[in-house]
Amino acid sequence: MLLCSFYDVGKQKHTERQKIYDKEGLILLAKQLKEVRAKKGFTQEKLAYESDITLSQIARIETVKSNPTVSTIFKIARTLNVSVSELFNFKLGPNQ
Amino acid sequence: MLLCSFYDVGKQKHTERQKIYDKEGLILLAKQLKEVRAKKGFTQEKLAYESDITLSQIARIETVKSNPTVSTIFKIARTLNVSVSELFNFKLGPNQ
DNA sequence: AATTATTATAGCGTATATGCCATAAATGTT
DNA sequence: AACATTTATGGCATATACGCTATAATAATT
Repeated sequence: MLLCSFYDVGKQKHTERQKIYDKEGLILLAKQLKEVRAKKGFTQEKLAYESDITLSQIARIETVKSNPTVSTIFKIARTLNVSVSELFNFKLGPNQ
Repeated sequence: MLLCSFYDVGKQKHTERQKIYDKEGLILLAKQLKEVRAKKGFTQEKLAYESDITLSQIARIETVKSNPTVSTIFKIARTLNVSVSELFNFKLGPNQ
């Protein structure tokens, strides 16, 4: 697969990076999306089609294989007819 | 500049894409971030430094030149000590 | 007005998000 | 158990996010 490297390799500038992705947040987002989608009675495919996103991408998000852009989340929120906040309705830990 | 093409060129599969970005949502996010950041007394640089994001990227987000990933938003929310929902505390129109 | 601090712009390189297509795995249904 | 539906995985191509560096443009201070 493509997304195998969740950890940073190179040295960065102003501070030491731990992770490229924010695994914690992405897991919570995946969980929340799965839940809201189910509650609204959407299959991944229906959500993908109506949001103009691919099924692969929806699956990647729900299986934490991708770090989606906010515009992807916006599309999903519109289709599910929920606020964007609703999809981010969880609490992050102070640091990852 | 890099981000000149806000409109899709190619033909897609299951439906016709209008925009690659969701300009409306990105404008609202930019506004909200600017506001929360100011209220919390952060300069772009301080926010960038403490979030381990570059100043360029913060500026791009606030000037709607970039469609950030959710993990970037997570980092920002942690630094500003606000919920992610707080940064998305606005209402999107039904469609773009 | 001159200096300083802050924000914005620019270009380049690398990593990755996402589309597309196919297939496999899992789950539900009869 | 066969079949259908749904979800997950895989690879490849293209667009773009983001880091890095430098500089320009604005805004704030003195």
